[in-house]
Amino acid sequence: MKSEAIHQAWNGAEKCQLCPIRDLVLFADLKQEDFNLFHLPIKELEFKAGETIYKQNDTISFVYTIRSGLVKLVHYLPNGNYRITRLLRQGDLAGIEALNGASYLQQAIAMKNTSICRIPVQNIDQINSHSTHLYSQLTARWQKVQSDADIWLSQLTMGNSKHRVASLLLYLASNSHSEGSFFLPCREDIGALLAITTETASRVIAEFNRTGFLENHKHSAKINPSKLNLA
Amino acid sequence: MKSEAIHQAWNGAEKCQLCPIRDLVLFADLKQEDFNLFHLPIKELEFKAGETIYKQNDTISFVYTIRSGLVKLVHYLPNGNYRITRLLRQGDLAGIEALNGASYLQQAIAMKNTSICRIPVQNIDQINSHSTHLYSQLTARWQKVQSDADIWLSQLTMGNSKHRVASLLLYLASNSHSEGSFFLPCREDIGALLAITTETASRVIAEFNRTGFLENHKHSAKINPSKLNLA
DNA sequence: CGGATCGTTGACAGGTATCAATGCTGGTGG
DNA sequence: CCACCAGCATTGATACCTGTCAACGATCCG
Repeated sequence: MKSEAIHQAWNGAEKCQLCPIRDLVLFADLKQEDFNLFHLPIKELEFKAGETIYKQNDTISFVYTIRSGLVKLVHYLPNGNYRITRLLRQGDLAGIEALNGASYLQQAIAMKNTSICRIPVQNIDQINSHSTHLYSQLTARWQKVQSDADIWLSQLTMGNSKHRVASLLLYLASNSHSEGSFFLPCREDIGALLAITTETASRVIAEFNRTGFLENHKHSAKINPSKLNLA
Repeated sequence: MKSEAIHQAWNGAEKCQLCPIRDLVLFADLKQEDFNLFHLPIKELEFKAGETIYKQNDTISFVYTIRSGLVKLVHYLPNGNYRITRLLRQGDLAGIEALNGASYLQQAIAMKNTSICRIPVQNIDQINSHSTHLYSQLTARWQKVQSDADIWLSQLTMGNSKHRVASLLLYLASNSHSEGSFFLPCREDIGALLAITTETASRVIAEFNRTGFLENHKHSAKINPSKLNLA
């Protein structure tokens, strides 16, 4: 839990403008003079699988851009139960609720090795009080939150367990960059994503492996959509 | 479906500033000069129970503020299934995804008689290109979308049907203005909200009525939280 | 070599979907 | 005014699915 290595830190312009994924991230539309408004340093951090980026109800000071990797947002209930309410990938923004001063709604945990940029909220506020250049990017991200939530509710929480797991696998595969291969979460996480038990998740995954719909070694997986049979 | 009576139309300042629920709505922070930027008329519309405010994938031109009543956002899937993904009440904003030019993600349907203000997106854009006065209100509403989605996923889609229905009733009651009495949706809507069948919803509601946790006449309901027994 | 963690599988009880029938209510037209 | 109909709520019977409890194998690591 302590290895969140700091790669580097900077104040904006000199690094962000050269960012290889800049067109994917929050600062895509910023001008030179906007970067000069940054007073607090932006830090690039590395998290290993299982490490926590921030906790639910933590005091808020940062917004996080995912540079690479995979992050789960976990919502804990007072009774000890929990759900994974969202997955974040490259270009996604974590802790966006920091922008109106509320505390974090979920705990953010890296599911595999993950690289992020930690951006002080004050830098964002600084820009927003001077220009509207962040407006469309922020709006786009808020909308993605809504659209993801919509997909989640309408596809990942209804139907039987085979439907749900199949939907999740298709979702994971649809966003994979690398040759159709994607990261397969552990059975407990699949359960927390789909509101089913670990055992049921395991049974369905095992069956998908037998029918050939899914092939996986450890957490690296591929699917053959034509072999999907939900009968 | 044709009775969406138009109460009145205006261009901003003269009416919005006198709005009795102004502190609840999007324009809470606007100044006199902001209202003067409105070029297109804002209209106050009335919808009866069951009438559609907008449809999924409609071309987008408006954002809607709920003045009173109750609205469900329905997400239809290609296979004909559907889910209710959110409920909107007084002060909530419908069609907020219009703000970045996407099409509506869901269909909005009034669940009971509902009064709304229809605001052209261009008016919002006009303000946003000149000032940051809308920023915090918009952010607050986007965050409410996220926070609602979170509650939905973590409480309304897990556990057995009694848990889910009880959670929904507590949610509905928690936001009622009038003496603990609230609007009880029809069984089919309860099912679409909780991802259970109409029959199961009916069975649970009937049982809650027998145990005294719930009392309802038609769609007007009250609950006695102390009589909740999930055994 | 243990020990811990994770995935798999089995048995069984309980919960839910499904199909079906019946009552209830409000509205319509004769 | 009443008969009828359509839509909604309720209830029953049954098959299927999933949660629960439990055992066991595989893998990794100290």
